[in-house]
Amino acid sequence: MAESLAINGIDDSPRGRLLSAAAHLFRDKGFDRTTVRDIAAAVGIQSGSIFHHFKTKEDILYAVMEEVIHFNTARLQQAVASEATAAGKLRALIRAELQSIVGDTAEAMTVMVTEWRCLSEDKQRKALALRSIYEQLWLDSLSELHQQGVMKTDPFILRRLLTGMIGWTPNWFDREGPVSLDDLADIMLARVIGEAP
Amino acid sequence: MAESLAINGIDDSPRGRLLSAAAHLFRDKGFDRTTVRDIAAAVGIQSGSIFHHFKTKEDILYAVMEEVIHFNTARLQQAVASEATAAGKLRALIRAELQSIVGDTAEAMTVMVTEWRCLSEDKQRKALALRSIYEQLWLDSLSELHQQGVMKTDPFILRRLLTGMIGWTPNWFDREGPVSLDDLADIMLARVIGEAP
DNA sequence: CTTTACAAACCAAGCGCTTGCTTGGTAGCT
DNA sequence: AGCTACCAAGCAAGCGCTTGGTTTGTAAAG
Repeated sequence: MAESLAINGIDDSPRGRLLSAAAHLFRDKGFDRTTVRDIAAAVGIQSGSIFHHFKTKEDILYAVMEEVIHFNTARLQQAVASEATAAGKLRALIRAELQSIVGDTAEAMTVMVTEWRCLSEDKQRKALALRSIYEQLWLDSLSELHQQGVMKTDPFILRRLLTGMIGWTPNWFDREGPVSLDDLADIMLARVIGEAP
Repeated sequence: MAESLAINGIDDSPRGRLLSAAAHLFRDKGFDRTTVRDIAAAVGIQSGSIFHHFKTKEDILYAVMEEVIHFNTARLQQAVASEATAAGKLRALIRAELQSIVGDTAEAMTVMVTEWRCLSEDKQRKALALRSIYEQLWLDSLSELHQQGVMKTDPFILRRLLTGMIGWTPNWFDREGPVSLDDLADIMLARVIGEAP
């Protein structure tokens, strides 16, 4: 039944449907508690048939992460490119990452954060390399603001604080609630550039 | 084998040694990937002997969390009681929680954050009830600051942001690095009361 | 000082079940 | 003919946990 697709860039091929179902289940129950039989049942095939599309169960997890990294790196690059000022860029970054993590790619993003250690060290390194572009976009923006004297705190530390704030959001934020995603982005932005505490 | 005790309040009884070893392993490999045979081997007994001390493997996880909640609730109460002003109390709270999560009870605290969903719903409710006192201390402090007009943002939201910031710290903070824990606490405090961004 | 009693702590062995994954074969589309 | 997508069946390994019995520490009774 797979509700709406967990990752935007994914089509409705057998592989795509498997990835969506897997992302959904991984977020709900965690990687270890999700069996290949669960995933197979979610798309209506036999458990053994999964291994026609993926070599191992871990490969499915990696594929989910790979897709979401690519998709969201593109989104982040677009966000940065669409703004002129450093503060504008940072706000766009925060909005984009919030959108990723509580919006359209929420399931896959959450999986990447919470199931990271279920990857073998080898695949962790590969995924980390993919993420480096993503992180550089943040550091560039924050460094620019730092050089402009907007804030004194080390950009590296600020990125970590933002990662924590944003990454925790799925655990409490209610999209139907009184605070919009853009409101929340502004609240977080103020934690960095210090307007209206 | 069991290096320094993961939880301060724990003695060196068989039960205490099991809890320390379990906390260590749960943080390293996660609850699901840690077998009862792993835990048993870490304290030098047979796997079956564990069930003389705990009814189920899940009970071990719950016991770890229960201990760390009790210990740190006491620490938080002490932190609040030792300060007079609202801002001082908040700083003491941040310091105390940072200390919990990267300091003496780091392993058990990390386990509580990352392995929460491995608890049955029943035990989740029980643990949540234990945590309510803990959370109320935060909300009291933040609400007082809010009423004093120190910041405009909703105290509830601010607590969530702080939870995220603090909870993510173990993933990057280096105790041997140039920034001390108290430095970091001040940086985080400034995100709330808005001094020197 | 020895004996008896008893509970806490532990061992050796293994049961029943679930797991990721394999195998050999089939249906359907191009 | 050949490829993709799948099924039916099951294997080997690992899992949490049980069982029945043995050791160890302690302390009162003789």
